[in-house]
Amino acid sequence: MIDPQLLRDNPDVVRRSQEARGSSVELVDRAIEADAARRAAIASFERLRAEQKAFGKTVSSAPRDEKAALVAQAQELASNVKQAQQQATDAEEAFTRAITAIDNIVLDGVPAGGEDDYVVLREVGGIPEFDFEPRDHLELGELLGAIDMARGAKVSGARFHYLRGVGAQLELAIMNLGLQKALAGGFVPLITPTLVRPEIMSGTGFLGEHSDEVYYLPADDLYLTGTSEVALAGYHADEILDFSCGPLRYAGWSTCYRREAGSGGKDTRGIIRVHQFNKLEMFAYTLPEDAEAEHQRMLAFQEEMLQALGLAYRVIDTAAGDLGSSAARKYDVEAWVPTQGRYRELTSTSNCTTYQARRLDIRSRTETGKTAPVATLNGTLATTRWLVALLETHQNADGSVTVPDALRPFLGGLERLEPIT
RNA sequence: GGAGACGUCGCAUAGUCAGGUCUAGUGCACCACCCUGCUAAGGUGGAGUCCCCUCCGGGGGACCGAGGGUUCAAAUCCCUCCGUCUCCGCCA
Repeated sequence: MIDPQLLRDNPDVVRRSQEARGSSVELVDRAIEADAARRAAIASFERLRAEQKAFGKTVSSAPRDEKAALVAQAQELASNVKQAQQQATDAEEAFTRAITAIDNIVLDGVPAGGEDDYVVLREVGGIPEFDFEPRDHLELGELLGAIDMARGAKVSGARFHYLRGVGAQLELAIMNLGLQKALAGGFVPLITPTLVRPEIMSGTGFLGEHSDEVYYLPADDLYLTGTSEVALAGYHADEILDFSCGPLRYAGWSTCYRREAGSGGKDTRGIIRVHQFNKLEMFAYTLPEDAEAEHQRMLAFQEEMLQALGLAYRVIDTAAGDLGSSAARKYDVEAWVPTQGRYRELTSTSNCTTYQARRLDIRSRTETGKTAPVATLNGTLATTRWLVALLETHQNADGSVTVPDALRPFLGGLERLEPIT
């Protein structure tokens, strides 16, 4: 949710942001109207309520013979109050609907435009070249006995898979490397629930336009999360945070579930786009003024991880139209996937400024002792998808895969993954 | 799954049976000041969150786990839900 004060004082900023995203500008005016209506309704309810309270005192202290008459009078007042209260509640709800429909205010410097209008900030690492025909990650995975799509489909359907043998080990190794880096960076590890209540799901903004991406369990009214960001943001919901020891940083590990409803026939081969995968996610709560620095810090951790794994990558600054509704700016790190001849997203880090925190009612104390919404940020540190770039980049002609130095300690010193016979 | 107890403005508690000076009391912790030859004890005052209005002095409203209901009036009575605890049953 954006700052209602900003909507009132500086609606043009909100309009410009909506425009940059290609979102509805008209929503802004609708929200402003709803705000005015809400305030008027609240004022008239409170006036009547004050009157009723004063009158109630007269009734309770009145002599017995006058009481009946006073009560009759109070009855009429009560019905007016009830009506006014209903109007205030309705107006409040209408305003909340209107303002939550507005996306977060895009930060200055974010490229305008849609999905293809990103700006490449840098390309790092040499694109790998092979003197043989490289195999794709699934072929390698099958040779190594690491990935089993067929049995995944047999048991659970399309877009499900098994990681087995060195595949399973490799994923755990990547996660552990990420965790090690996160710990060094002051992140508290957190293994999170993956089933959450509706209010947490909507509070984090995942029940908006893309709600058909989300698995839902009607019998229990719970949602399966597509990222631990949901549980990490909900962790401090309704709390007033203490930043006297700096930002609060968490590294959340969880299995993630996505319906991939809109992805049609995209990435149907292998484990690039699957219904279930694992992810280590960074999450930070900071003061609003520290958010941009924290965002850069997260990006640096992500780049450090890709470098440690010897992957070629580029960093892009996502265009306004491609931002999630909560994000004010988003950087993606994309790794080179040899058999596709292009970069594919491995990580994403979003600065949600105070948008998410306002919805979830997460605040901190300012110097004057008042409360104010905090900023929240999230960023990927490792996922199952990384296996794709890792296997393809470090493959050898015989189908074996060289393990990057940084991962060896997590694989018992293993230097090479060998095809199984 | 069954039975029961409970949820009060940081923490701990009173208030709920018998609805109305509850404008929610008290203790601890906290802040300011006073007193005191110690960082102790004591005294006075302050202090929650959210929202609305404001001539920026202040004024008003909401919040007793959440949401409804009854009533002129609800922390208090009724219903639903959530959570915690105890006992029983069942089970990885």
